[in-house]
Amino acid sequence: MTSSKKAGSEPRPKKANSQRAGRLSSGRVTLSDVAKVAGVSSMTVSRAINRPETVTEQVQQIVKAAIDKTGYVPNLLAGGLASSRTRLIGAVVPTLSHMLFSGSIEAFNGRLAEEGYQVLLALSGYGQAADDNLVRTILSRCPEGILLTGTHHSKEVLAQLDNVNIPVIEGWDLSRQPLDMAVGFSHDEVGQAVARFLVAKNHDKLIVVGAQDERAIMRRDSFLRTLEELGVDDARHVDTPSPSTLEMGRESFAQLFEEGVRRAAIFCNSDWLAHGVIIEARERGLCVPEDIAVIGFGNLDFAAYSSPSLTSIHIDREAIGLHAANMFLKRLAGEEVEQTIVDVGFDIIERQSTQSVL
Amino acid sequence: MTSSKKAGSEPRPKKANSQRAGRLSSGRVTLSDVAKVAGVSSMTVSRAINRPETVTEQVQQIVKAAIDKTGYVPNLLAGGLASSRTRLIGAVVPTLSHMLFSGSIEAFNGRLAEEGYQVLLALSGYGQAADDNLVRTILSRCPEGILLTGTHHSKEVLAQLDNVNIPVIEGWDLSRQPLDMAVGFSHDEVGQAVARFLVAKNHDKLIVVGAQDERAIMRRDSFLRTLEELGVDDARHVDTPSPSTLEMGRESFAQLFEEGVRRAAIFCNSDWLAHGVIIEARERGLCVPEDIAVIGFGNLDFAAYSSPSLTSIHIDREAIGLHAANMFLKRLAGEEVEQTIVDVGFDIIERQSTQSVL
DNA sequence: TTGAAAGCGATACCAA
DNA sequence: TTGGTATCGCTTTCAA
Repeated sequence: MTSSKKAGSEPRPKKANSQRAGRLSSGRVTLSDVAKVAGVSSMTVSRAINRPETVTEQVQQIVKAAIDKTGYVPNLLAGGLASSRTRLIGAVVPTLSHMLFSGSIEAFNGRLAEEGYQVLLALSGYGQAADDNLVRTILSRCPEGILLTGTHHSKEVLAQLDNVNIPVIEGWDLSRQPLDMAVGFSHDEVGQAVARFLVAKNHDKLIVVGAQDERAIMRRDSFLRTLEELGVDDARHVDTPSPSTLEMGRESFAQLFEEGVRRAAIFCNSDWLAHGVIIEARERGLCVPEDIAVIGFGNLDFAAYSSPSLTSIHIDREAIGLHAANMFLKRLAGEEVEQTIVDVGFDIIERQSTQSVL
Repeated sequence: MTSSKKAGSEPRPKKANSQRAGRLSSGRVTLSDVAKVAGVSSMTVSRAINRPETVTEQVQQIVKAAIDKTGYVPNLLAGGLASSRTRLIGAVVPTLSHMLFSGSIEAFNGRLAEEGYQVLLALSGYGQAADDNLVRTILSRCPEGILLTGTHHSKEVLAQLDNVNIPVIEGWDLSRQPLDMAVGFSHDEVGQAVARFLVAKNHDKLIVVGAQDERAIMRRDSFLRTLEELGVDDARHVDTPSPSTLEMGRESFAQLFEEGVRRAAIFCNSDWLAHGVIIEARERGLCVPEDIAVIGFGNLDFAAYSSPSLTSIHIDREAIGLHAANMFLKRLAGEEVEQTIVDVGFDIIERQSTQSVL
């Protein structure tokens, strides 16, 4: 006990062993433990840690020594509670199994970590039902900002976000006016671009294959709509279950084949599906891309090498994470974010080679 | 206002503006706001939320209504601070860009989420220098458990872990006696198994290609050691920079080719490298697997389809995440964990087909 | 079953 | 520059 307060002359001040009354403290070394060792007040230790320039050089040394000696690890729960600066940023993504997300998140995390922030992740797994709870759960940790996937949110989520009043970024999707800030690309534009691309190539029959997730549907619909506008009226689509797998691609093409499809250009809403389609088409004795032209979507970079006959849509996933991080950082530093909507665009990468190298 | 409780006849309780004295509170709805609306004490609200069975049915209803009305989101910083139950589990992994990790983490997160826990991730990016700080940063959030990658930790990390006294799981690696619990597989055994496998196939020349990360090195060394034991003394290795890419695989084989290699069995310490080697070998006019046999490592499932001539090592990554989660849950529930070291093993998957389907 | 009081470990604010 | 004090929002403890 610090003897600084000998208040009261009673041999046993009744609150002397105040510890007993409460619970056992967690046992961890606390700020005041360090303070005791250093022989200063806990406020001074706090300052020495957070704003070293506000204390004497000498105090810095003493405190540093005390910290090393005690093995002190700050308790950010307490710090965050007291200061409302949690240095935590929440992020909700469907999955980590797609490079599009894991790549962005990794860049996002990296940039934020440089500035002392941590990312708290929640995986929504494509079902939008659970989204409300995920956001709730994230918000209950008092993040200073939150990154969401997509631009479609339930009323509950909107209300919750409104309540906490922190910066929000909607990522990977630019299809609607954002709540606050956004970084991504337009799925509509992807659909349009692919439609134009394929029409320009004079393909006979156009088909889109894809899963039922929100953004895949946007691409599909925009694709079909654009085709109609371009005068193609026999385009069709095949819907597959989520998540998209190579196996699903095979099945989809098998089905098309059974239905008599022998020549077509197929827009696959995921690279996995695309590979499945290619494999199945070849197994059925068709030539890719001569008979069946395939265009994929995503960032399965390996695709570029393994299947030169696949044209694919490439997204700069790192840019998404980096932009998002920087937008948060600017905002949290109190600066104006000059560009609140960042379109990272996409590229249609066409392989020239008609031969698989594998 | 629900008029259900007109309790108290005072028109204006005198402590109405008690707020003024302190700082501005965060503005968020708090437990006592809900309590006021519900006309009960905040303790009762707390109970209604955390242990509904301890309050009247009627109180439950009233509180629930008040929560909905106010849009209350609990503050887990405060809750965690008060109770030491943060419902947070930390995890340190090198990257999310490898399915081995992202797959495990996804399963880990999923299982823990079911039980109301959240995962706080830290990415170490293969450099072990930063590890100390990552662990510190995680621990500063007071997680109830922590999942680490590998079994090699700095003195500082060990000291920190020792201080906090929470369950620790070392994942993806079983090479040493764990600090506490472990789940993964033995990289040593992988190296041995591959060595035996290739020797049994009577390959002329054996080469291992791989990056310099800790576990890749373990596999490499164990591979070479085992070969020696089996009497193969002209095995060699090529080291590549991290992270392993397909491009690195190509370069590695190009180098080997320049050096005159025309027939060999190559153990690639990552599937990406393996694919690069295969591609380069074919570009150079060699046959895979007749001239150059390749065996990979990892979970690039796509490999199975795209390159039937690749034999690969498969890890059940989901099992790792699931086991880890369940071990934590058991432990946190106060139960005994009967098996503190879980070996999920690995499979050597050999492709029969000698023909690429692509 | 419910409520009042005392922390949890840190920071903001104001005095010294 | 340093220290004391009052919170931050919640839960534990204990009494009613």
